[in-house]
Amino acid sequence: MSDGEASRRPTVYDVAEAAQVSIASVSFAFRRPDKLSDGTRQRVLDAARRLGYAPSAAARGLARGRTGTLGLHAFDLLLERADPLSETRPLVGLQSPRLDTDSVIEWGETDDDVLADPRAFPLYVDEVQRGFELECWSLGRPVMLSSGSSSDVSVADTAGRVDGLAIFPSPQTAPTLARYAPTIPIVLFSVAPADDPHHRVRVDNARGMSDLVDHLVDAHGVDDVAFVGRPEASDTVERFAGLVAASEARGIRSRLDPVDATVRGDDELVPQLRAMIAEGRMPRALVCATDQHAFATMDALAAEGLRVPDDVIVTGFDGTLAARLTDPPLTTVRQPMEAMGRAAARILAGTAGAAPADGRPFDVVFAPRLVVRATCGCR
Amino acid sequence: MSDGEASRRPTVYDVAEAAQVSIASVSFAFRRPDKLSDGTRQRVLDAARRLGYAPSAAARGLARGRTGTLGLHAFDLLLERADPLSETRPLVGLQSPRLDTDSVIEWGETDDDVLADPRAFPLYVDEVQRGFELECWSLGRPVMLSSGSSSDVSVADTAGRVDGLAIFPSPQTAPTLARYAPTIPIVLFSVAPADDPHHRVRVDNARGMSDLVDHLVDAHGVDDVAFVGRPEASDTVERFAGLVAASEARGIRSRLDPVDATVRGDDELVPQLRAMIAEGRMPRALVCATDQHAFATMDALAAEGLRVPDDVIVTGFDGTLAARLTDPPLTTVRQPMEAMGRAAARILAGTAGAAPADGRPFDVVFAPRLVVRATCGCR
DNA sequence: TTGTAAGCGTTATCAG
DNA sequence: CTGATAACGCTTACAA
Repeated sequence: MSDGEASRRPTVYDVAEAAQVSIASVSFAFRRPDKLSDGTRQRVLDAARRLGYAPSAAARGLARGRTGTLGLHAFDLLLERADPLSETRPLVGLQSPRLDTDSVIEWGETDDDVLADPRAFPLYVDEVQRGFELECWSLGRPVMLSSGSSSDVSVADTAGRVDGLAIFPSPQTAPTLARYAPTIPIVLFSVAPADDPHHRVRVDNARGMSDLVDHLVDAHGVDDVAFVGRPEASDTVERFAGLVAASEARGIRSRLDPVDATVRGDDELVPQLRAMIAEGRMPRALVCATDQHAFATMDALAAEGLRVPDDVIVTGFDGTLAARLTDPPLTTVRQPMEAMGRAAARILAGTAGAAPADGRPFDVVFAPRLVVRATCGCR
Repeated sequence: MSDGEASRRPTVYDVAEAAQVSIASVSFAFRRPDKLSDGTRQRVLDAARRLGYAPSAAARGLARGRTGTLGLHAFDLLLERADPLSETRPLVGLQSPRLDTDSVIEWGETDDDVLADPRAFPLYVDEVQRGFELECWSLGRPVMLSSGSSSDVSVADTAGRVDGLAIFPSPQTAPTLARYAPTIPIVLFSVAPADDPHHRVRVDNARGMSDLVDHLVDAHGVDDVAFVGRPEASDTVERFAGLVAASEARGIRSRLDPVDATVRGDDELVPQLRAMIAEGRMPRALVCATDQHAFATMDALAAEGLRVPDDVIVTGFDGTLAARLTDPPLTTVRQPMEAMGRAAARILAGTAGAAPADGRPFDVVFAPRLVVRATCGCR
């Protein structure tokens, strides 16, 4: 416990010396207890405990060639969340109260009031991440979380730390990833199939849109819809296409030009909606690409004095927790996020069963589910 | 890309050979770009890119003596959450839909309906964890997440993988931890101060209880309270003591025997409450140890036909998201969870400023905040 | 500016 | 059953 002495992490050598055995025996005591006599094993274990020995994962990883951990990497997305206010309201160091003091840190120094916004957490990715974590833990594997911008350095870093990597991709992700394909197994969330070696876990967006349109038409007599969101990520593209296809199938009108509401910079949303109102182009229903888009849309509509659902119907996609908390509560299409996260973990851990035909990657598709609340006009 | 060939992860040696340089140059190309001529560096980087080279974190960790990652470990708690239904309703393999098929996985196979319960996620720990993650990412450090039972093997394992470890302790954690103290810095969440070398991040429970009691007395004329929860974790102990002290200070009656509702097995709660009703011992307010306890209490009260807040006032502690979703919404005391997670990360990363006097560990205490909703009788 | 070589702490293969 | 000893892939003096 004295200062200069104990600071170095004890190694097999230290334990071996303390227990009067070879380093091999120390290793065996932990990894192959059966190959050691009871006495020796006990001696080693005691010494280890006494010294506070924790095997170095780095060394083990090196020797074994595998780290034992599974990784989850998120591009952009999470980083943006890390600073949800950067554009809206710059934080003047609020998020970093001084810690090197003896006094209690007052509430006002913590930002909690702004940061605890349910629209910011938990998001779609958070619920998927949770499923991933839970599955990993039940498999006894630690999880490595990382996040980074589109620059690939952080993925490479993470790729070097794990035995398999699940990824929430950004639209530009593909090229970066191709590189690590042969190296470790990779699971992509919510990316349309393509001719690459990555596994996929995704949701049937077309079906979700179809179910949604059916409800709008059958229950509310909707005959005119518009899509809110920019079709750039493959998820969003599929949803837009799905809406158009479903509208066509039901013989209702749908706009071919989506209302382009980027979630982050939704400042353009109000002008766009205002123009639609002025020009009499406002449809009966605004079908949003994600719940986040729906929140922004509802805010914008409120700013224009339009009531939901009386004047305009609004729907979301994802089924996040925050969708239950809007006023009125949001009708949306929910993805089975925890199950998706678990699926990714099982694929990477090799507990997902036999891979599909002839070594092709997994492409696991989940059915989404329509969650009817109040913004469509129900109740 | 051919199968047998590319499966091994490329190493410095492979890159060195491909780029016609020494392994040292490969390393320098990434770590000390300035020490290399532009030409060589470019050649190395190209080769690395071509081969899909990702430096092995294990090897780097070994060579450098630090892994660069920060860890977060949860005892019990999270494992229990991993299987929230194990006692209530055994899952017959539902949580593991077959993945090795070509067909879409239907909703009914995913468990989502039960697993998406906001009372199960996000919990207190999840919000703290998120703060930890966000801070780590903004510091450019990956996060290692692990979970385990009280058996110490998993902590030891995690301790060997990280440069610093934050821990949600279980009541029996202390002895296990003492061992790793000299090895890596450790932050304990929500643990009362003691004479050990660990850092602490916690909330001022006494103040939270005091604020709560003040409100109950001043706004609702409450003169009689009881505590629901088992005072075993130091957090709960402090809250119970805080309630008793605050009641005394305000001159109101408080029971010295807490209603013992374990969150997991809350089956005893109904009988206990029933007995209190029968014997006329039901107080005006039930002050619960955590939000989770409050949920269980509200359920139990409803089962007995008692109305909240008219017949009994109920309050929680933590301020989780789920507390906004009860009917009526729960009055509770919120902890600044994200800020707490961030604080832990900064302490471990060494960006928390100078440690307190003479090398003693950090003991960061946050002020909680009373969140008044409807279960206390407001509105 | 580039190359050589010595660790880093395990695991695993052989001998004894 | 136990002990030497050679990898494992990288970083980093130190040489060239």
